[in-house]
Amino acid sequence: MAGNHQKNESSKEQTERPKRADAQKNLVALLQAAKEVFAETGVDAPMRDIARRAGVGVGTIYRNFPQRADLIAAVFRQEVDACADTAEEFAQHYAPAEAVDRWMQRYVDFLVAKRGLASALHSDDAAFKPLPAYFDARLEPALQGLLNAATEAGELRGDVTAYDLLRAVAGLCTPSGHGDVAQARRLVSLLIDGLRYRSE
Amino acid sequence: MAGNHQKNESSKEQTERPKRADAQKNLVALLQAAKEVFAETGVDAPMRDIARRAGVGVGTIYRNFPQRADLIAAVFRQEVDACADTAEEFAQHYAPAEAVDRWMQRYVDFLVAKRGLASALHSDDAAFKPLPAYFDARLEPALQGLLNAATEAGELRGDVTAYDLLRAVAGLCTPSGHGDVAQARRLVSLLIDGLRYRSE
DNA sequence: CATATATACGGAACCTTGTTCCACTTATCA
DNA sequence: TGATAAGTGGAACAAGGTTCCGTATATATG
Repeated sequence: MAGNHQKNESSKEQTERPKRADAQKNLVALLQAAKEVFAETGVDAPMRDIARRAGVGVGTIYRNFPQRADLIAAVFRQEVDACADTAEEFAQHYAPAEAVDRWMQRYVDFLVAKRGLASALHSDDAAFKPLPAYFDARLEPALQGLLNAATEAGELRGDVTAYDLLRAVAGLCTPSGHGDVAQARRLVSLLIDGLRYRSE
Repeated sequence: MAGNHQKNESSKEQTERPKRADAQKNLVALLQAAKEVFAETGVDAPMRDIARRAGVGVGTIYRNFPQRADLIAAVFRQEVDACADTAEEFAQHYAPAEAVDRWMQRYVDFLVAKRGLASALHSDDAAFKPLPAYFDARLEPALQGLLNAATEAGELRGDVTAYDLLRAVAGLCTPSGHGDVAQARRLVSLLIDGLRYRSE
């Protein structure tokens, strides 16, 4: 009778196996705390610090994320999601071209914040392998939607793909490395501006 | 025989007292042990393991290398030296073109072995900053000497520089990443073979 | 509501590793 | 052959990772 079904789902649905409400709340608090601590202290921050900030015990971390890399990967995914979701929000609140502009700046913020994780991501830990694919799968459609809207509204040229833009901006942000966000912002602004139709 | 470039620090030989013989011996044993342990366990291996293998106490490590990065850098330099010194040896034992061929294979071995250190090298630790320059300064002249000899002997084309070759082969080895040495070797062989004058 | 039980929790305890420190040893010199 | 300063080993301490289990509680059931 002790059928211990380890039906662990970490992707999107909790329909199969109702998770205890408090456990779910702790998981959310944990990811939020980890995100903050990683941003402040780096991904090597002590587990205890993360646990304390989330108001849980270290055991709770290890139950949800057996390896540190699992926690890092989860935080990364969460931030990718947050960035992608912003696209929809901007689409509803701004004119198409401005939505693109704002989203690209948001994307720059993401890239700069992610730089701390970059070296960790380049390790060969198995938990990190699917992350680049996830990155593309979430961000590319998000931006492509904004681009399509702006193109159909006649506000932007239509001859550049979301994929190319993502790569280009990532390239602009990564190598400068000096943490100079302002510099990156300026370059990206130039780039986006170049996409606009000139009203002349 | 490999030239011992670390015998005396040439820059401070008149100001500093000569180093105690046993200290020098310990330093050599330490570097050898670190090289072995890094190769077996990775650069994160416990200091105690390295100390035990070298037959010294951990204190001796910290006296010579205050930071772990210092020890890693020293091992790296030692391996660069070993690779560079091989050039002279091959030049004395083989025909010019074959010396080039053999050295390039030796260089492939070095690159593959170094892959474990690659992620560490890409950290922003100050101890690693001068390493790329050292890499070029040692390896480029070594290969250039072999190339010049082969060119003057009429065995190789003379229109490729040592620098270009080093970069090209490093590029061949790094991205494949699958640890497939045989694949890398085959590519490099093709490359070197292309440099030969066809006896036709 | 009361009770049963699987689930989840916290954090003390334990283990591994980094780093410091100093009493002791020894190479070198006069 | 001392005298002495350089060098040594490893115990001791610090800090973080990971495990384990008694306790607490959300949820299902009567």
